[in-house]
Amino acid sequence: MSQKLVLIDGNSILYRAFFALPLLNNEKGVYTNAVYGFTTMLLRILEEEKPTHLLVAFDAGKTTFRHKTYTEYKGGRQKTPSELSEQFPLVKELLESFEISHYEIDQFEADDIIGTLSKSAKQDDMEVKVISGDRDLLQLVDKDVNVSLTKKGVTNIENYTPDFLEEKMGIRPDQVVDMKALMGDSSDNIPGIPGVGEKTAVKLLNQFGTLESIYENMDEVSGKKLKEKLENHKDDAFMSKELATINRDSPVTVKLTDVTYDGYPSQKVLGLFKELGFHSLLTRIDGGEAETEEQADALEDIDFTVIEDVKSDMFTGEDALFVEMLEEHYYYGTILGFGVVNNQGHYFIPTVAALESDVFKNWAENKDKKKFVFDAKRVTVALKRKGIDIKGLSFDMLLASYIINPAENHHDVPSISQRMNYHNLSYDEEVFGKGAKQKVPESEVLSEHVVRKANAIFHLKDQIVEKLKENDQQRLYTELELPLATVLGEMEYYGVKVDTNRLNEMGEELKERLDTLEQEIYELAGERFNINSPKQLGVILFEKLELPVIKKTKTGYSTAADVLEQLKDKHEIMPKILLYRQLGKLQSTYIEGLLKVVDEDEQKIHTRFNQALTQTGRLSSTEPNLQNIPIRLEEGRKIRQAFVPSNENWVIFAGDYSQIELRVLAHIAGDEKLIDAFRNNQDIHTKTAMDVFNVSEDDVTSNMRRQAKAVNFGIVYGISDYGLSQSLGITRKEAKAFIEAYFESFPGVKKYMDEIVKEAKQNGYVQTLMNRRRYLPEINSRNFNRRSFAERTAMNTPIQGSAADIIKKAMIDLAARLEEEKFEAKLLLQVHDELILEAPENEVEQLQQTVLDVMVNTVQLDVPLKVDFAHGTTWFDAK
DNA sequence: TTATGCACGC
DNA sequence: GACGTACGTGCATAAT
Repeated sequence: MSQKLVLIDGNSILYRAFFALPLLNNEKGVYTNAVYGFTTMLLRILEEEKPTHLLVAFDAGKTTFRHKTYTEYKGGRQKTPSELSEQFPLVKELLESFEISHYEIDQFEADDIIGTLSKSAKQDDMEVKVISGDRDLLQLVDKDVNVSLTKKGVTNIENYTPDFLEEKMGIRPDQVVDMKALMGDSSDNIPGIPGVGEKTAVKLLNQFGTLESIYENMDEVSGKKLKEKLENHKDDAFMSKELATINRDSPVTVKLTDVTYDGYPSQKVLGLFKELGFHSLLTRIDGGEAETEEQADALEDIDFTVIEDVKSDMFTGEDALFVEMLEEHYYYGTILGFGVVNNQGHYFIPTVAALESDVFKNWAENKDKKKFVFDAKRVTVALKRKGIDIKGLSFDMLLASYIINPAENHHDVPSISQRMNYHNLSYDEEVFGKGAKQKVPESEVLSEHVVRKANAIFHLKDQIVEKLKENDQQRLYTELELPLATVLGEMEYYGVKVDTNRLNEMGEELKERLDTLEQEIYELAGERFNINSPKQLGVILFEKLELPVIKKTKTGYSTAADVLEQLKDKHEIMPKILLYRQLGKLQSTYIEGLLKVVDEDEQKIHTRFNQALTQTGRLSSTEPNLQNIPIRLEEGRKIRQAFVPSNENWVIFAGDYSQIELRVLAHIAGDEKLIDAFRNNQDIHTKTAMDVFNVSEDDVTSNMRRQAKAVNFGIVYGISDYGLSQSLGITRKEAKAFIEAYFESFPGVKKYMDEIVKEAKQNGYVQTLMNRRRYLPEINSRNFNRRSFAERTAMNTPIQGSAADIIKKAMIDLAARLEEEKFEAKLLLQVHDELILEAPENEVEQLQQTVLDVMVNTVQLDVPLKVDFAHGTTWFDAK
């Protein structure tokens, strides 16, 4: 029987896997992406190659015998990221559970081990397969030794036979080292001959065969320049050849008989996979499938009581409560039931039994009875709808989970529990199904699931609070997010009054104008088409009308506004299309979109603020999004005329922070010039222009101010030089110069930016004023884009996030003051740096005092906070 | 149902 | 010099 030896280049594959896969970590927070990639590759090799002998070779240490030849060997290499180096012990553990040999020798590289063993295997008439990501190994290729290189990712591999290699590279396997001697290799810091690339090297080798032969026949080398280069770097070339040559006689002590392989112990491997969190790989192991299914079903039994008549002694005052709802929209949604768990028992209370019970209501409304819930705001609003004003919400699993890591995008009870290594419940998807198949299960299944969720909250609460303490985020949680949930809940429940007549009126007008435009566009295009389809529009503009193509998307021509803007003068149709787009957006999103969500009875809109979503700590708003109602263009701004007070003689009142992000920046960066500018109440964009362009205040042109404003915008939102160049319509180089001039003008800001990136690289996260965290796993990425993105995020998040913290605190303070001082005024909306309220006309003056006091004094920074006010009979008029 | 392009706000 | 560029939500289209 033929024997087959598979040799795996462990370092190479792990590196490949690490950079190819996103930086996953398992529930214990250990990074496993490289090990995961390695494992998928390994499983595939085992299935496809069925080796009789198997060994994984690793590099030993920092120095190798090659460093004696050339101390700079592999110089200039980035240090291995800690997220990767911590995975080496894991992969060795993995190999041990698979009972696969691994091996390394001091002073030698994995290549040399592989070279040596493949040589002895050949002598024993074995077939050899080498797996690596390193092209150097190709020198080993011959009729008995095939080398498979990873192409993209780790499981996608390409097998090199001598023929394939020749076809692909234009040289024979034994010329691979000569090739490298000529070309060099920047990743190993092998010099080669400067100016000789792949093309020249192949040409020379085809002509002369080997490096030696080139130098023996120098007369025949064509080209004076090339000859010169070869002569000047002869020593380098021969040294490079020596460095690139794999040592096939390394002092390998392991014998082929030591590396025989006849499979792995399934149970052991399965155990490790579970430990590592490789759930998707379980089915690829023999016996894995049955095991996991069994496991999935094997939730521990849970005894619970279905309550028909709520009694007060079932509550202890420290109860976990889970409210299950059918729809996501909890203002209109149906309550499916309540799960209650405390240290006395587990209960399911059917909706009717709870809502008709005074005992339940009394318990809910008693602030001294502590409730541990998931999504306090949802619970608040849903129960308010049923006439219950729940109090004493002392723990919210959703908010806590969001604070611990906002990057996690599954903040539901089962997912959070899984992450905390608590598995005694199913995923909602398993119970309710998904998509069109979604439905409420039979009542026993439902009630058990609801109780299990309450149970998970009850059991994990202390652990989660502990984690918050560990990260010094307890105040952020108890003093900011938790009380804010109540404030936001009241805002959502109260809603915003909408004048639907006004919306309909505007809709009529828009419809007429759109119809006219549509006809005109068809006329000019010479045919009817769907103007709303970027694909069809692209064909008309760039093929039929032959307008110049300025930008392409991955699917075709770009028809984005900035492109159309550039074509505005090229064809009569362009301004019409731009206007059609603008009006079409108003019609579909704002007129029709808003009308769809107005409550018929109240004529109010109840948006929902998502308090656990954004990576920076800002809120978001959905169904509808009331944080992006048009304001920039007059036409769109009129939509705001439809947002009106809910009582007669009331007004819409708005207070917005002026330049809050730049003020926060001045504070955290401690930049003296920026701080002075704000203390002196200077126009910050003019001030920036003065410093960046080095002119006096009187010489700042409106164009300079506009550019300075864009730079400030860039600083606040963390855009790149490319982003700035786009927004100003200048080259990237010019944009870069602007940014540099800015940093020169505000050295404190520059210093902050450098330090925060350094801090992020060290800690792996950045923080806001109130200790909100954002983890940046890609801050040390080798990929330029990913790294740059993480760096900009590091600079930007503390600014945006701190501003978010501040306005959140202001909202809590304001809600308290409005109540204390018995205002009738109500908070309606928050739009990142502004608060929208409605109030009786006669409260306006007093209200302005109070809102000013709260917003300006809610935190003390090294610069003053400034707030602007406006009010009017509609939101439009509050300007 | 899902992905893509586009546009609105801060 | 690569590469694709803040954070969100929602609409329409087109492919699945």
